[in-house]
Amino acid sequence: MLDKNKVIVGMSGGVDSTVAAYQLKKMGYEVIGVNMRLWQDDFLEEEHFMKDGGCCSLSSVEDARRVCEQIGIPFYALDFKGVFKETVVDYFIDAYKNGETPNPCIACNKYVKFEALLEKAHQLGAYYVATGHYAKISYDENLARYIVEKASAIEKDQTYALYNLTQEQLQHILMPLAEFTSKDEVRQIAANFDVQMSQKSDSQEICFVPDQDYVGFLKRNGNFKIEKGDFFDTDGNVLGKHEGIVNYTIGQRKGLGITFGKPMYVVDIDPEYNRVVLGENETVFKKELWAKDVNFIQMASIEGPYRCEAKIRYSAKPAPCTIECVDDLVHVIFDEPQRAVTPGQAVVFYQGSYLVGGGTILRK
RNA sequence: UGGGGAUUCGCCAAGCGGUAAGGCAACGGACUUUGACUCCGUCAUUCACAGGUUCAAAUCCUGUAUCCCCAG
Repeated sequence: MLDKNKVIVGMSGGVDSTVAAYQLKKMGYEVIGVNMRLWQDDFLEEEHFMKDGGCCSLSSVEDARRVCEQIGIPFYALDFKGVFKETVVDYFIDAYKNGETPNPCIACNKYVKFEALLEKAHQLGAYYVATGHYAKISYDENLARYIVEKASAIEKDQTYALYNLTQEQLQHILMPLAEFTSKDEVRQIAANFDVQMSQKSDSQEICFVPDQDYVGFLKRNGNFKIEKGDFFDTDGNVLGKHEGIVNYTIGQRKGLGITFGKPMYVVDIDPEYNRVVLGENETVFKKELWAKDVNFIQMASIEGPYRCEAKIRYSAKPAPCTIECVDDLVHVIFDEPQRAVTPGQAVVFYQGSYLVGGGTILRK
């Protein structure tokens, strides 16, 4: 029998998850803090892993332990390295191997935070798992579904990385930061009981690649050869040599190591022939895309053409579009061409502030 | 080894006697819970080299070196 008053909070040791735990405790929940051990890279200095962060931070166990003590809740450090490697790291490596650009945060949310950790919560008798994500989850009586809405702190909104969650998962998730209107407000609360923590900076890198060098990470952990190949223009002419497709993502300009007198961008990555196609800015816009592994939040599925907005990357403005399911894929046609539609990244659908669903962008 | 033309930042390129534009790249920073994009900033005391003429030369003159084209 799960206790609806009991909640497991995933705590990175950062500001957000700390305040999330604090708020829940204040609301009267029985709160247990859990720090997930996700990854260990002997190659990197420990200090790299000491930084704070949002949902993805590995941060330090010690910070998490300390604040739990201050808040007055039990704390456990649990090992999730196995599931993290299988569902996040391996996926991350495979995506690059296939010429795609992965979004590990989305995979981590789906499989680790809201699956593995949720299971653990249930084992401990807790009905809920909570995180420091910025998003609103609620139950809609009319739809008879759990729905997700953008956070009040709109500039920190993380719904983009949550489109993948199932009804079953949403039913058991609490996100106490939903109603805060800014990160500053969250920091203020943290400052009440831990000033040092409240000033930690936001994380912005891939949590298991804190030195930013994801190519180095792939070399150490990837188990495949990164082979040099040719740059092509959009007409099929060879322009020069590239350092291996994993070094590039659609829309990229910097680091091509080649100059044309005009800015040039990556337009396409062809893993089969190990090619990277370059073009001018105008060539990197696309009006439509196909996505797989589609999940809908607001409804079980959609029938026929459906008008909504879509984001093709975390920090994009939602763009008006028409979507339609075809078999198990979704076809997205934008009103205006979008820049750098990137295979492997998520396309996420919205109706105003509500999260409709999303999927993984395909190459063709 | 006859004739003609070139040689300015890693790349392209302005300048044509008055005290080195710009673009690309690179680097640094801002932004960013993925990868990117974007934005801001920094980037030739020096113009292939050596002399000379001028108050003053990358700009004119004389050699030297290298490259390209046309002739052999």
